[in-house]
Amino acid sequence: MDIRSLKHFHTIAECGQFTRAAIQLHISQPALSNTIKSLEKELGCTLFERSTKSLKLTEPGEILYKHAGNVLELFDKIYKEMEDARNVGKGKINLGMIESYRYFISHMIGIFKSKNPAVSMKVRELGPKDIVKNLESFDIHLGITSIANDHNNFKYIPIFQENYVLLTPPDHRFKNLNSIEIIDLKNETFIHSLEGFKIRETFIKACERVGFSPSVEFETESLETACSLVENGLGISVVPESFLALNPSKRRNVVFIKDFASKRTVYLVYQPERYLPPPIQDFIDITLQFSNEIIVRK
Amino acid sequence: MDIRSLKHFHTIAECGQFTRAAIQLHISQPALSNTIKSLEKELGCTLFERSTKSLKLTEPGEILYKHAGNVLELFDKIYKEMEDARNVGKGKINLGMIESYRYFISHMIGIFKSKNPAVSMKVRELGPKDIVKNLESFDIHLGITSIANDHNNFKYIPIFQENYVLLTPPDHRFKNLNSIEIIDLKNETFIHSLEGFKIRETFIKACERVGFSPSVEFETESLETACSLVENGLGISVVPESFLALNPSKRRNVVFIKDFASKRTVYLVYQPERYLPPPIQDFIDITLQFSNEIIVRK
DNA sequence: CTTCTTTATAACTATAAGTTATCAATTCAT
DNA sequence: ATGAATTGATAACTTATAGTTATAAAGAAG
Repeated sequence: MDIRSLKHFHTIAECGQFTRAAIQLHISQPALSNTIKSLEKELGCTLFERSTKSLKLTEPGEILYKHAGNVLELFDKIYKEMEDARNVGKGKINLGMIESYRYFISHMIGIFKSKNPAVSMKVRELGPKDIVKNLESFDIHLGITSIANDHNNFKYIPIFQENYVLLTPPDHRFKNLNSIEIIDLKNETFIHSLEGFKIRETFIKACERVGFSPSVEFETESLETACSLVENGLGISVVPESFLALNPSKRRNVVFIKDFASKRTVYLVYQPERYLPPPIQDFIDITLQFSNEIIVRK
Repeated sequence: MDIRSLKHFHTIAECGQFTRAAIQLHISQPALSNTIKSLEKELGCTLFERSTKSLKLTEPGEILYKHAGNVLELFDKIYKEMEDARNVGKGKINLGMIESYRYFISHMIGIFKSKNPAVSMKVRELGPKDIVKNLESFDIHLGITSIANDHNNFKYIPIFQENYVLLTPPDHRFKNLNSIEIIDLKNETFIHSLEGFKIRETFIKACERVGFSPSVEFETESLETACSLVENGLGISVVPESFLALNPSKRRNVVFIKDFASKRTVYLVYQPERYLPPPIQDFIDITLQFSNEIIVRK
């Protein structure tokens, strides 16, 4: 039993067919027959119940399939770590962040690059769930997110905290106000972004506490879209304060909500079990050191 | 990179030498040189800093070594699970138990065997720590222990609870008493078994609470040895009640300790992630069903 | 009953994993 | 210092195996 056999076996199980699996693996079909035959001989049990018109896993096959998946994933991770190990000093940092920190991160990269010119960075914009998924599969080294999850054993480093503010169109009835209370928002139409599902929950609860359910008319993928919907008078939205500083525009009003104290914490997150080459530790340090300063700049 | 390479690499790292590793792997030394050479070529980095008189892992080598160990362990587990899968209905159950349940378990096996005559059982006597270790490495399917640990994700099923009693030599000053209090044990000499380290701790604390530290003169491996030391007048000991029923002897007295309420819980323990063939589930059921009855028989 | 699809078998080839023999470099003892 | 001993690398060769193509066998579908 080696990885090659497991890969073959796994592919057949996924394809439900020898022929198709052979094509996918870029080998001939008899080669696959052989692999499985010898695997079955080695393990002393049949793995597939096969006929010319149907193929399904036996009980032992089912067990091996589960393990094979784990092994293949593990090997994937090993290759990724070894790539990092090979490229010490000149490698690539993969970073995933929630979209609203696009501007924040470009500053970080500037500072980082001047210190580590040989290291390149690949920054991807991902939703909070994808950040978790990509960290788990070793596809990104670092994430920037506002949702800390205890269920995995990631390490979350809080970078900064910020308030939420209310964003309204230029001609909105709040235009001359600096601050309002939650109850004033009754009968308003809301726009929320999927990304900000954390604020969404807490905000709805806060509304319910003062006696109404906010009507959410629009759901957008990104904060930017939410913002542009607001600017076009389609509703109002609650957004993190830093987002405004990083996306200047005059076509909107910003109002503080006095009795909504909820804050958003932004974290740098990574997998501590994974080998992280020195530049990444560097990046973590820089992030910690400059994060506040940058946000304050608004 | 296949398991063969990883196995070779791992063995060299453990031996600190190509030559010795080659002997251990039953292959020639040049074969090993080749494996490592091609592995290094594949990964694009050197794994060992080698000279004729010293060998040590490089940084990437160190990372790969850690992973290789995990992979090899994982493969070991897969082989063990596949063996179980192959032998459904006629396989072997490996069980580890703390020694004091020897008699208890022999009854369980009798009942189990009459229902599953084709399944053989291998029962090993292990300390509580070894039970954990062997469960982790898939070397035993089931354990019987009195120490439940939250740190791993094993499943512990409480089988029964029992009191601890005081065991004294036949001619001891307590011989005409049915029960005593902890304070009466001041100035006595104690014998403890290593296995029962749970009772040991709680008992010493109970003594300290009433104002003295018990003097422990003997430490034994097994409860049986502790018992025979007691019978020979070398001290007194605190043992689980069931142990007496299962080891009849007239050369000792049994005394209850009125103000020592600590009970011992005995658990059946297993790894829920592991594939457990039907006979093992059967064994679990039987254990649950008959455990109390058997202990009551004393 | 023929045709199509799918897996298994047979015969062969190329690759790579192992072998032995030998070399080169370094340590160690005298 | 120098020869013996130890250790890893290299070369040439062998063997095992993972792949190939061609084809057979079995079952489903028209």
